Amino acid sequence: MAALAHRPAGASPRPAHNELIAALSAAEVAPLAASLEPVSMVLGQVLYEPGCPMQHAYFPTTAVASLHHVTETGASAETAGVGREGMVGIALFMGGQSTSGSAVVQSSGQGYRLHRHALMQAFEGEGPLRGLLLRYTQTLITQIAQTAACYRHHTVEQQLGRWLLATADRSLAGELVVTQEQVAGMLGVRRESITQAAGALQQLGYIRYRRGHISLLDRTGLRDCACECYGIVKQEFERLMATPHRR
Amino acid sequence: MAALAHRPAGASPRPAHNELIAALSAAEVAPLAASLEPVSMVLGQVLYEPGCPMQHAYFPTTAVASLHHVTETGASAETAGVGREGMVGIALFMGGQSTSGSAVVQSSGQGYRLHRHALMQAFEGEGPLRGLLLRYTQTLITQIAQTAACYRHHTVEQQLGRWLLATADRSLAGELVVTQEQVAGMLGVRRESITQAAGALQQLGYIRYRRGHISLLDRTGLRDCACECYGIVKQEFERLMATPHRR
DNA sequence: GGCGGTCTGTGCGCTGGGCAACAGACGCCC
DNA sequence: GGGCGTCTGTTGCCCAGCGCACAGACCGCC
Repeated sequence: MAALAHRPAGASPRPAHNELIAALSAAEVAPLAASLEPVSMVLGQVLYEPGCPMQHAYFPTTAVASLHHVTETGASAETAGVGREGMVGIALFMGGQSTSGSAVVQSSGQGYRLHRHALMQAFEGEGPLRGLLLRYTQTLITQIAQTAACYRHHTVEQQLGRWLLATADRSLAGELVVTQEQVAGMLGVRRESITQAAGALQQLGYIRYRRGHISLLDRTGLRDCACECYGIVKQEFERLMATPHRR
Repeated sequence: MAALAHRPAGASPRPAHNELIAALSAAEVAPLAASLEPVSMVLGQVLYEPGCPMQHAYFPTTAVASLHHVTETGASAETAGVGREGMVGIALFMGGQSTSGSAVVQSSGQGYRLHRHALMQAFEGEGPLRGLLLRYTQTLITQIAQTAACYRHHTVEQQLGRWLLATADRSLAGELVVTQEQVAGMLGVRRESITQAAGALQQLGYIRYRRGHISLLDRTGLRDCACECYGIVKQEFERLMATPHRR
């Protein structure tokens, strides 16, 4: 993880900084390049809403987004996170055009967006793009399903550990910029529960935080506190997206 | 729902009794027909295990299967159910060959299985099969994500209502054959919690049960007790799999 | 018809996390 | 450098659901 923090955070990202796009050969990217619009993605921005046909897919580079489901009573829960390793908008090529959940930017940053027509054209064509996107979709399914089991059986402290590790992996910076309130919204728990869990992790020396900034100090310790869900999702991601498939 | 119960439960099922297969035209089914093996699926049978490459996809007709995730401590939770409206084994065409969860038969019955080679050949070919399977996969994602939110925010009683309604939809019989212990395993809660919730629903006159048999007496009442998750998943299923797409 | 295994009902204490209200602390901005 | 808004810490109370233990009931089988 240290390696990631070494990248110049200020440099303007290129499409290659999204790993899905980076996994394509130059020949494959060429027809898409003209359609890939760089966009700023700002905290709280809604990328799509339940039931609304989406027009673009998003490929974050430095931003991080979050797939959410909201209940009738207004309670919400993250079902998956998306950073530069993935994309937002799989419903476009899965055929639904919309979903019953929503996608929100969780951490401001940059990314690219691609109009659904361009995406579909690429998806329908020959070449490795379709397989790549479908394998990515499977990683997302794994993440969502594991999150379901996690919500059922694990404590808030374990879930916080998992979420911090997963989110830090998606973030280039060594420090996460989120308030405890925001984290609580992601995990679907009260802010106070996060205060308590984060306090415990800080006591142990695994993290340090101050007013909206969380640093991971000891990832190994954190993995011990976190549930196995983090490792399972990560390992499955690596299996599915590993180099042999790439271009 | 009543209409479903009118079908002769004893009649031997044909592939058409699986709705995914039924949605294909005769011309499309023809090349598959030879590869579709009728199989008995018995309670508790494991269709695939975590990490093990699967050889067949299953298309239940009268059986019902359940996708599960098990935690390190042995606790488990259903993430989705599959009956004659769907299939087990999407990882085959999604490219992973295996998943981090498992699939278990929840209710004995009949179904068809299809070797992965035949499935892949059909999936890679032209025609509406690919779109159909991808849309089905999106319904599955919806179901899993909604289940995650449900596990986070809804009471056992609400979840039991949802599960009963969803499972009854998948079952031809008017009565579910499951013990409270099994239901508890599905929802990832204690058996006693199910006893209590089921008792409440019976008090209200919405269900009736005796030693491993549960009848739904009042679906409307049940929907009021259940959380919105049932309706959301069902509606999204109908949107994605509705006739306009079909052959 | 009796036996035994499985399934269901119930009671008790415990705890994690929900809801509410408020106090203190940090940091940014004027 | 003072002020205010946001973020974090803390306390008290309540309840859903867990773990455990055991009693009763149903059903199939011999």
